[in-house]
Amino acid sequence: MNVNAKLFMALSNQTRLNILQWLKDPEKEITSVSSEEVRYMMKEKGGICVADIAENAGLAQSTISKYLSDLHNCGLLISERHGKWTYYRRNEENIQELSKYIAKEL
Amino acid sequence: MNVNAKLFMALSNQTRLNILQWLKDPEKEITSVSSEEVRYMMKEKGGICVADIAENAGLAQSTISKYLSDLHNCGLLISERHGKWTYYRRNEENIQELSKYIAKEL
DNA sequence: TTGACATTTCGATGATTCGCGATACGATGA
DNA sequence: TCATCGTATCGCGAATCATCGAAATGTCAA
Repeated sequence: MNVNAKLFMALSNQTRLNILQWLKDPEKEITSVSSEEVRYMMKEKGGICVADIAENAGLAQSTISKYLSDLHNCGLLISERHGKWTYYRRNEENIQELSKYIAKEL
Repeated sequence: MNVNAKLFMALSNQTRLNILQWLKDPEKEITSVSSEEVRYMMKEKGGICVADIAENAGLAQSTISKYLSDLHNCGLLISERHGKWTYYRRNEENIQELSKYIAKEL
């Protein structure tokens, strides 16, 4: 992962921070769909889809699509497309790498 | 330290990231004054003064003063005033705290 | 091929940030 | 007290970001 100003920019918005938080425990935090559905998406599709995250955030779907794309571009999220849907989940490896970078290189 | 969007905003600018880097090894990185002077400032004054960092950055004094204030306000730098001068150094404790926050809470 | 649907991209507008020069503040020394 | 010097703050125009709705793209199913 490339740790740079752009990455920190992605983290400098409360909604994008919220998204990262929600995806830590989506079954609990994504309340716009049932936890069964959330569990299914996470296990079978590898993440939560854009519309559900947008619903949770209360912002326009196009805004959230952009945010998710930003978080994906800087390596903080992994995206997986299944048919019409794009599912996003955390990139735990890169988050740990970021932590180590800050401890040693920042 | 309070880890929030404002903190990441402070890190989302290349010059501010550079400043943090320079203050890791100022004797080597602050080239606008002699290394003797840098050593003296670090040891006796507890940091590097605004003008020298501005010189190093090649940006206006007012710009760098603001950047240093931002980095100080979010806990990444410590400032110490001696007479007319304000000296800034890294807040290593908070930087490690930030690293741990990212590893566990982000 | 067409229709429907999820997502992405585009264009617009208001808000925020960047970086500057000018100015105000605070400390020193004559 | 006053002049000077380092720093902090203010106000500005330019650039970037936030957010929306509309339009374009991609995918499935009929």
